[in-house]
Amino acid sequence: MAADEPQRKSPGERPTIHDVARLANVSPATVSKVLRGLGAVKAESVARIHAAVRELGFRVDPLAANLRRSRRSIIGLVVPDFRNPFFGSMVASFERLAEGSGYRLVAVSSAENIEREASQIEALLDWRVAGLLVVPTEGRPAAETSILDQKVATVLLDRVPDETVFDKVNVNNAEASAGVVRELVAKGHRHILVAIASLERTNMRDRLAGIMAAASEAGIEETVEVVVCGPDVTTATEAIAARFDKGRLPSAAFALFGPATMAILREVERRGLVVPTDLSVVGFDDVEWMQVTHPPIAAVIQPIDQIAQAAWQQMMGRLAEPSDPPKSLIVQCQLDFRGSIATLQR
Amino acid sequence: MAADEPQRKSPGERPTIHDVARLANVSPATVSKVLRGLGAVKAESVARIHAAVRELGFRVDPLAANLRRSRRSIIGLVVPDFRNPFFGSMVASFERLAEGSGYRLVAVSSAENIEREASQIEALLDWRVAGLLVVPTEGRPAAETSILDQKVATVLLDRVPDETVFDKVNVNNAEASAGVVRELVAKGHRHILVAIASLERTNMRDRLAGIMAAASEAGIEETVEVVVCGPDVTTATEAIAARFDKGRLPSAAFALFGPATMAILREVERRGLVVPTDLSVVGFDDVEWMQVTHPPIAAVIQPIDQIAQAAWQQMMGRLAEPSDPPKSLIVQCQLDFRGSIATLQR
DNA sequence: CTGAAAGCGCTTACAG
DNA sequence: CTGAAAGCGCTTACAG
Repeated sequence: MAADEPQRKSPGERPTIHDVARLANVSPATVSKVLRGLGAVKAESVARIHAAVRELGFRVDPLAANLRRSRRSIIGLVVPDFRNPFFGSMVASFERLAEGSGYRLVAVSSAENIEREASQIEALLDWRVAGLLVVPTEGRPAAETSILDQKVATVLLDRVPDETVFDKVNVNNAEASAGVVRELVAKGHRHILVAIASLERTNMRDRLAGIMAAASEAGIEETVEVVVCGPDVTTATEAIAARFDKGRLPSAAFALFGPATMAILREVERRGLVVPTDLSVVGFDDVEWMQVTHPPIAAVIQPIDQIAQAAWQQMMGRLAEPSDPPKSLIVQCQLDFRGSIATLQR
Repeated sequence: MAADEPQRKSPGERPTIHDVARLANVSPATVSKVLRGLGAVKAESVARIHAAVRELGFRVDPLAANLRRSRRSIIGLVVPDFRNPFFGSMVASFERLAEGSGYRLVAVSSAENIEREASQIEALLDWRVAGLLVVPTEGRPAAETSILDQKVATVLLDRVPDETVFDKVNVNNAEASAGVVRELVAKGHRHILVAIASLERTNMRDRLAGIMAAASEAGIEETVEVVVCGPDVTTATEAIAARFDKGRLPSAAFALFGPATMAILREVERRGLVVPTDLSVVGFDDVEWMQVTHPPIAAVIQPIDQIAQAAWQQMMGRLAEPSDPPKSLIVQCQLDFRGSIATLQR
């Protein structure tokens, strides 16, 4: 055989576009054109190229391809914690949305840590991501200046700061929370424990505002008691235990974030109390296990798929029209009042 | 100012190594050398380069850097489902391990679908990942030939096929499951419902083998009843409901994977039964919520952090010594017999 | 319809 | 100690 006879690469090496070109007897430029389906190319050449691609098992290297283009086809996603199934579901939703969109999702977590959030975002920017989907741990997204400098399309979700230049997706936090309080009041509850993560999180503030509004309607704003729980189950359990130790509990507890729901139930269990006889419980953020407990835990259901879809749509819009004014989308929650709410005797 | 005066890039464009070189009055090659901390470079140059890097806010583009190197610094991770907190925790563990290792983790999910697993792995290979961490949905990992052809370092975990040329990390499935059965027997249970995902999964088979071994010791192998549940909560709920409908339940149920634990509890709740009075429940895979239910659910605890650490260690070893024989690591589970197991009267 | 050349942002021999 | 040149795998004008 001639030394320049085209042949399969030795295993361990992938064929490049040059290998395909050589085998099909055209230039790499032509192969590239055919692969991206643009430009007019003679039918025979197209056929030869496809044959060569098949024979060599060629697949383009998307990272190398992106290098020459100005922008890369990666969308970065930053969530606070993979272990929380709420965010796990969010990642899954976005992954599905990315599929077939031409973009690839790269998901990272901030571990509820603002410095880590910053370094994760910077790392994603180093990759020249086309866009960034961010659930900020607290307040405005870390590395905001870098994002702005590099004009990277960005959509904020879940914990969205009041004032931001970015696109955002929220749920109707205040309204949904108010709905929970109205239900509790209707069932005779007048003393409500509210477990929040931190007042720095805007979604917590919004939820609390809704609670206070409904409480004030019912004239019980004096007996709404707020416990600040910190970011995770550990901190929340401490805070909740400390409150339980102080004696005389309210008749109902409303956990404004997933880990607090766990913390409350854990303390209830540890002290031999019973839901809802001793304490009614409602959680903001519905996850699967809340339906398999006895009784099932009443919840504000955030439709994660819809939230992700809204954010993805914002992202695609932003990528297409970088200079449009920032948009804000609000997704409606559902309330599911399961067996964990007692009806009190008057 | 002279036209060739170095100056900050306009926002929206990141400085390149050439910008740094120009500002520091050296060549890009020298900048590269300094950045990677190798080769002898005059102290003055080093200082000027560092100053330029700082002034321009330069950060290397890791993807471009990798292009010239033979291998890229990305480790791909494939899990079956992000929504399952067991895998969510696994992703979190690996992310932490990757940090500061020089490798970047890219996590994707197969959605319990073998074709999707294959396409996800192929996509990761397109990225020229340095290594692959895979929880195969079933049997051998999809795209095995491609992985082998491209000689990509690969570690299998959790659902590891019996025969594989890859490194693997397992837990002591049989032993741990046997331990559960012994405990149930000791507490007077002689009729046990075992909920498995699928006999195609080797970890299920191993767990079942351990169960049958312990059952046979106790002479109750006739009254171990196996229900095949499929991959997720939906399929599992159907299967479990069908079994419950058939009447007369065993005194205990052992769920061999997370979604089955949920399915069992959901059916128990739906039918107004009580754990452990009507049914004792044990789950393989411990996740956070299982400690906050009433009663808490007894579980085989897979130490996810240790599993991830073992797999990461295998990966680093494999990357360093590509031709070493495949290694197998086994991690020990803990058993936590919580309140969901009743002691039966004789 | 096609290909040679330059370029994306780096790194890697190599020559000096 | 330093830089010019070539190269990683692709794409993008541009000329023919």
